[in-house]
Amino acid sequence: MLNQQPGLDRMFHALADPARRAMVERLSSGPASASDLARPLPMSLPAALQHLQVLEGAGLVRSEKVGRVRNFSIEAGALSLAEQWIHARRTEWERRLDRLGAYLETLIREGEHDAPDK
Amino acid sequence: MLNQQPGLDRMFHALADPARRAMVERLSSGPASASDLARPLPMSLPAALQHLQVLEGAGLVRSEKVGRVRNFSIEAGALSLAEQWIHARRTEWERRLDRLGAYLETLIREGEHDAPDK
DNA sequence: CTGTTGGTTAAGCATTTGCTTAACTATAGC
DNA sequence: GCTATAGTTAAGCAAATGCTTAACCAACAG
Repeated sequence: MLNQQPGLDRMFHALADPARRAMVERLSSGPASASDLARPLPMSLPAALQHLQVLEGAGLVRSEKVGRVRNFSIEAGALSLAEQWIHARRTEWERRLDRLGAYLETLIREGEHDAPDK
Repeated sequence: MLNQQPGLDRMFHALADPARRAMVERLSSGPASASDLARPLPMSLPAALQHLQVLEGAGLVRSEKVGRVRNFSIEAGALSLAEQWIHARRTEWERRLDRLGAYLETLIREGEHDAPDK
């Protein structure tokens, strides 16, 4: 089995790093150049560029070079895959807990009028 | 800056591996023992245990030992952190795109009755 | 008590990450 | 054309990952 989804792999891996998340947060409020994104981070520019490559490889971010500066922007809707996966898990286990709750309730009801005393 | 959140780090990192996601998927539909979880995976039991440790370290999963078997179950609501982060990003950039759209629209409207011809 | 099952611990190893520095290319401004 | 700026490429390195096998411990079953 093992739901093979390289998309989710790369997506979650990309989001697992605080520097990369910071970049995504920054880009959520508008496009920015490579050095704009690198400046606030405590690392060299090549390092920041590597992070951006990871984000782009995960499809979270798009980049376009204009003149000598490379501008990055959010790939709108890219996170929906991750969002869907998480949401699926949540609903799945919530429904399970609901069923469990209902079951326990029937046990209690039955106990109310047909209980063997402890 | 760099929104330091080890919780998100570990959470996303835990979800970045297909074997670990498979385990979470399996646990979403009910508790299971260590070997139950390891069996479908193409790896040794110690390897699977290491994955489970990662999941537990990320707070996604809880385990309790009864007799000689260790039972794992989903930590309900653990994913909400990740869900919140993703949702925040989505709404942020959607609002931005809305504003951008509105701005472009005003440009068009202005153009309609006050256009310098091309 | 003895064997089998379920799990744990430890050591070792190949690969991947996340950074660095240094050298280089390409554009923009004067 | 010179020079400063923005980015790219490459080499190198320490640490973290993801596995393996082997040895071990604990509990239940006969």
